[in-house]
Amino acid sequence: VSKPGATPRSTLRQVASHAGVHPATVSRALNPETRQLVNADTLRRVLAAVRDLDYRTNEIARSLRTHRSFTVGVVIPDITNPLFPRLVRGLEDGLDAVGYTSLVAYTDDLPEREEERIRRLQQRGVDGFILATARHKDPTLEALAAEGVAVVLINRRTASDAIPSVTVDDRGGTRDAVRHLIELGHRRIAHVGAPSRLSTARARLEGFRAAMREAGLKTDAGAMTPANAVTQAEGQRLGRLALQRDPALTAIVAANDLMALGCYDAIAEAGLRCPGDVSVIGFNDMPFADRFDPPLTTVRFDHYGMGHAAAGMLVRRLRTEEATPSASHLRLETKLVIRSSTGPAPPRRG
Amino acid sequence: VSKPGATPRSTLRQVASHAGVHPATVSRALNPETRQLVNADTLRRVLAAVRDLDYRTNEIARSLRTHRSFTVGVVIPDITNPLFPRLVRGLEDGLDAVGYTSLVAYTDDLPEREEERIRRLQQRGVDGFILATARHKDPTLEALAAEGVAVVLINRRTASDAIPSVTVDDRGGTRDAVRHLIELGHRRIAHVGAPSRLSTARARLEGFRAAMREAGLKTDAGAMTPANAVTQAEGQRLGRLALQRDPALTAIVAANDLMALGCYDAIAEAGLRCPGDVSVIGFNDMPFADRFDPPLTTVRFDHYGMGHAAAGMLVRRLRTEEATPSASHLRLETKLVIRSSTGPAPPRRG
DNA sequence: CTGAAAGCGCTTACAG
DNA sequence: CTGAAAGCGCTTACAG
Repeated sequence: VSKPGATPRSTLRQVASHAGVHPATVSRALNPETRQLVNADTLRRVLAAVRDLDYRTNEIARSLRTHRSFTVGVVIPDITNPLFPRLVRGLEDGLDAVGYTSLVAYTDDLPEREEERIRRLQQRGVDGFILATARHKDPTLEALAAEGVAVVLINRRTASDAIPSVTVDDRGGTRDAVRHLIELGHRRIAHVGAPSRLSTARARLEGFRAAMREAGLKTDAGAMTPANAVTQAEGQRLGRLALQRDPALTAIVAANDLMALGCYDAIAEAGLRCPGDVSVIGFNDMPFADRFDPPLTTVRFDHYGMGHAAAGMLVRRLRTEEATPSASHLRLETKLVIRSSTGPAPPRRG
Repeated sequence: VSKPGATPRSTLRQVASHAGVHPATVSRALNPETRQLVNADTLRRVLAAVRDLDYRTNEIARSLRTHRSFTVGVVIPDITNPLFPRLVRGLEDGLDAVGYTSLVAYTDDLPEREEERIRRLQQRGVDGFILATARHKDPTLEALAAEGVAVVLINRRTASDAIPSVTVDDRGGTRDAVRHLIELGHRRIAHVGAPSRLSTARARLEGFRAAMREAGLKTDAGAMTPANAVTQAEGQRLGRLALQRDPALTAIVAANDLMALGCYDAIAEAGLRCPGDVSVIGFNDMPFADRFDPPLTTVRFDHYGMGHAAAGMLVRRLRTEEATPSASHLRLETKLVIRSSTGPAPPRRG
């Protein structure tokens, strides 16, 4: 912030001469950890000078000197995905409360973009990373963590459990969804899944299978073609496919809310109604899911809390001096929120 | 990124000795602007050394030296407000394309928080600001800009036109909304407005008044109590008030989509239906407004484009060496998107 | 075309 | 308790 016209900020050196002390003394006076080393009267003089000159530490200079920037890189697929605003807010509130600032980057789930973003954030000197872009097999992230860089994974995790993470009980949440459908009398249930490179997709599929198996129901493998992306369009495509494969289908469990919305479209397209003919359940409870037509039954978890927890985990890691503390994994609870996209299985179709 | 266990990054000095040249030469070789000063063979050697050592510039050090961080501060009320994800994405894509990184901060529309955030971003050495938090009277921002700091305002602007801005044609958009209602036969129309400290609220109210006046309609001042916040809850409170004041009301123009949603609730609460009894129009065309029940008629503008344009404007400002270039103001077009929350005025109520 | 020097604004052992 | 010195990793006039 010192362009041609900008008023130059005052420096520590200026504060020192204004207060009649050495710059080192000003530095000590201003750092809470060393403040008690300085004489009360000197401290007073320094503080007065700081006030007079409206001095504020140049964090760039401090970072260069201390090798700590109090900055963390946050890497997410896309802030436009309705899952992320709350999550990012939780993250930043958590970081902010302890003096960290976040630099956020978007990857659109493109691995090359991700690498490039991580590299750039490293050049900017971030102290660590929070990543929401993990793939099931992810050598890049494993390497990053192995290098000793502080990393915590969020929402998605890698196959190995070497990197700390905050995730959701994807398996349990989806199992609850299927059970609810079964209680409503549904027997022909399809899963509209996310790309299998994502841990969330795998766990949700597992939960689906487990619940079906436990009810003695067959899951048609063909009715579970995985998506190429977690989008509404893919949800529509897969929903359409599922409806074609099994015209007697009465319910769909989608891997997330966006895909559930796509299923709404596929159902309408087929001349059917939700929940009259086909029930739909999503995952995430994205903002305004209660305002959809029909209001969406979905698996809720605390997006904000997830971000907040990840921030806490990273900060703790940043503070411990251990080279490689053992990775902790936090798994958040889910809660099935029953709204109006699910209903009893229609007698003639079920 | 150099914690206890982290592999230390190589430095320019190391690259230099590896290549057998002076550090200054490496610096010149790596900077596109000075690269042509270095001998082709030397350049090759430097590049090889960079590759061998996996060298990457330490941006912190560079920033300290050059007084440019290629970083910009983005200050918004709350990323959780559905208007912002796309806007921020446009902003960051625009900035990113020209090598800038953004640091984003949230203020929750709290002035003290805003000042504190701006200060912190300044300490982090941002080259300029993009601010979505302007108030109609905003001495803080005026002062910031007057100091010579590069600032561009987005979505909202201040009373003076001293600070460059990218906004929407709030007035015209709202006028179009009212006209549409009038064409549908509505005569008793209320405005559910946002807080008057916001330029958007003022311009939208103006547009409302202008369209009513031009149709020879009276606007009941009492039916336009301004809100304390731009939230769904405030929309509901004000919608309820409007309905109580004029039980014969047949339409509401809300200052934004969130408030329109609140009006849906107020209407339902009163035992009325939308659009059967009361039509509602929002502003913004937030994501999923088309999936609401009923799908919301609203005034659309290009959120992403707004962010992108603001990024371009700031970067241009950062590149010109003028101390105070004249402030440009870009005003984006709006488009009324007619969906199902508006219908003909009901005969008995109209 | 390249090197040597100075310095951006801080912090932190090291003396005293 | 305070000062003087060195240095974090770069860039950029200034010489040559």
